[in-house]
Amino acid sequence: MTSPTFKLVTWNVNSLNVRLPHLLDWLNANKPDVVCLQETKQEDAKFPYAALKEAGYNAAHNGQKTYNGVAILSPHAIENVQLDIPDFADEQKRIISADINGVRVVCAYVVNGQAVDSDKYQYKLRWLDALHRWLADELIKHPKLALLGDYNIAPEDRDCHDPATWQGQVLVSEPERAAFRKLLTLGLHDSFRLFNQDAGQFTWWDYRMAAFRRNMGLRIDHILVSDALKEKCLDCTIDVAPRKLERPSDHTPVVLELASI
DNA sequence: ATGGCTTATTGTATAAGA
Repeated sequence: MTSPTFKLVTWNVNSLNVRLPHLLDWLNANKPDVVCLQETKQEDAKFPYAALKEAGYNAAHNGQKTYNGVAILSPHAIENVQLDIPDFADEQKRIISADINGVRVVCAYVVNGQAVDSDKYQYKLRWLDALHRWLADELIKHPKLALLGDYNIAPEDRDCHDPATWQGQVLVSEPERAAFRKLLTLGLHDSFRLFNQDAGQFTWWDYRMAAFRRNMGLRIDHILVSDALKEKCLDCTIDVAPRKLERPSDHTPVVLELASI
């Protein structure tokens, strides 16, 4: 008999409308306690609350038409839901937070940035700065905090299949990596790297060029945990199984297992 | 060859993703 654990997941589903069957199958097979979704790409009115409830999951969603959209799912009570980053004017729906079993769960879809010479890249850096400033306060209020999401940053060269080709490009550029490291200085920890030091461990693969089959990917989806949660971490793994299905998301789930909290 | 594939859009080509 194993002791009960608390399982948190992040998954960019790249359209929840298309990926709902994969999500429901995955929930049934894995029974996670918290799931953070990114790129739901739908308005709240179209969010599949009923199908998720039937599968045993409560949900809170911060969505919009066509782009972005984030959600938190749990079989437990989802309390004190907050949308967006307070005091940061942003039309794009990229943040939702809630308390679940005493853990402050922050679900984030970080700006992609498109290209380092673009306005979208400047927006990405501003957005990451706003996230950092807000989380500094949140960590004081909520010592047990986890920041799960699609960061759109590969933190180190070992998180990139071809660092030479990617050098200086969006998703790996030094200012983005500096913004990631600045989050860590708040007392957050990259839970995957608590357990695995290997290169070639990826969470996203381009749909083109048979990139998944050739493992040409990036590790850009992360679960950061506060000091108080770090000591509870039992394992963090990337589940590549959903990426092998027909019509998959280009991202695959990252799973953090905590000792019972 | 700066492409390839996938998703959404009051579509039939374009924008965006990463």
